Amino acid sequence: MERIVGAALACLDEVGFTGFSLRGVARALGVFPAALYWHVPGGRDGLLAAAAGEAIRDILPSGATALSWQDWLRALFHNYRTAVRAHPNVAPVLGSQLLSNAGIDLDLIEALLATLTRAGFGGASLVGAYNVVIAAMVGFTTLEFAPLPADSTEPWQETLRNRLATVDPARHPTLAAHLPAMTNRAFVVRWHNGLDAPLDDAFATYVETVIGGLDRLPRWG
Amino acid sequence: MERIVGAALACLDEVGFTGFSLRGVARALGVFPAALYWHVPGGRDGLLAAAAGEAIRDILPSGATALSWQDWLRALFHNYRTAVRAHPNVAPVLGSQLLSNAGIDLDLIEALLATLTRAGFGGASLVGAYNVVIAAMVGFTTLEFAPLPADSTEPWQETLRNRLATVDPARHPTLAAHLPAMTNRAFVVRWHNGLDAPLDDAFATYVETVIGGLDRLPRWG
DNA sequence: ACCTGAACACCGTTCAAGT
DNA sequence: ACCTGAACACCGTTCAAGT
Repeated sequence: MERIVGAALACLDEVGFTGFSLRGVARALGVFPAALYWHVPGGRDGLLAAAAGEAIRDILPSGATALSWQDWLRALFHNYRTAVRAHPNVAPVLGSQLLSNAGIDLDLIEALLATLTRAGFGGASLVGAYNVVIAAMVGFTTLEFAPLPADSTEPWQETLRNRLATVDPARHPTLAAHLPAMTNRAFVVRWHNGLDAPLDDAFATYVETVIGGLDRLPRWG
Repeated sequence: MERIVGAALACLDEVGFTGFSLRGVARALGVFPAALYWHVPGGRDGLLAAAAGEAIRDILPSGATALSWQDWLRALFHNYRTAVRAHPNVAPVLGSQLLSNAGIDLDLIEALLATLTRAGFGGASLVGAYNVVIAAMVGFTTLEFAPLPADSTEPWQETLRNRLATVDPARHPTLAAHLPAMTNRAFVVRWHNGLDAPLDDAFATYVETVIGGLDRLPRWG
């Protein structure tokens, strides 16, 4: 059963989210597709969730109370992104399948809540801060590693390229001015994903924004 | 061709992201599957991206310069979430398909960049702030409306329920204390998605966190 | 230009049957 | 308990052929 999840993660790495199939995993294990149903609850969705959970175990920052709450959050964000980058095709699973929730570690939740309590949050403000951190942690990376359509080197890339090359400086002056700095370095105006064009600087800014914003938030409870 | 995108969005609303099929759209239009390839570039992925783009047109806040940059961003976040909630199944498409980028309006990008410039950002700091806003805007809602496995009323709900009911207060004291307030009101510890259990308060906190964090960010350029 | 009709190589899931 | 083997109702995409 652990072997199945490992094979599923390997398949996901190889063929991507769209290409992933329960039959493919069975093939990789040299077994009949129906055999997997005996071990894995939830069929295809369950298997994907398990593989995604496997990819992000061990993202809990170590040396808990030695760090300020800000540094602890920085470590958490960093660990999450590093884990996803090692298996980028889990990004769509973690971001857009509610079931993948079931795979997240209770120890991680406890540590996050404890850290936010240490930061002064309590009661409803603690729940609010918790949701902010989870959404922020998962959100950026999901977008950054969003998969391209299966067959790359596709005409849509050329279409986007042309649309950006012919931006009208009269109608879109700010965009036109910053497009050279943004192309494939910013969301929307890119045709590479985080594997070929990592958004390291943007991620760093994002993390500081969220932590700074949390610091400013009213606390009560 | 506009009729095709409309039918695709209607199909998506009805059968969900997993259930969505090009053949289903063709069926709804009373046409053979292959006929769609004549009108829609990019096959299934292209059609999904077009449907998602259709769902989020008109999220541009009106009365641009009458609003402070903070209020403009509040309006943008709010409009985006409202648009997605009207067609919740586009959430996974917008969040985890790079191609859906191609559908986003250049006018929106221009307005966002102009607003951030108004806030004092320039050069690399402008690109950073831009990426923060896009990731934050898309991220939360993608998670909030992440779809459940096709067949609901499933055993995984019971599994999660039990795992949370048997949380050990010795090992997870903070979680145990706040679980009643968090269940189905916070990420990870929920088995409903944003349709049945909207995270309104969490979203409001999230928006204020991001705006407050941006306000604190160094500006240059 | 636009659609049909058929074909190809796949899917997830169920279920009786084997061992 | 665990897996096979076959079956069912689907997929996306391609391509010649029609009009």
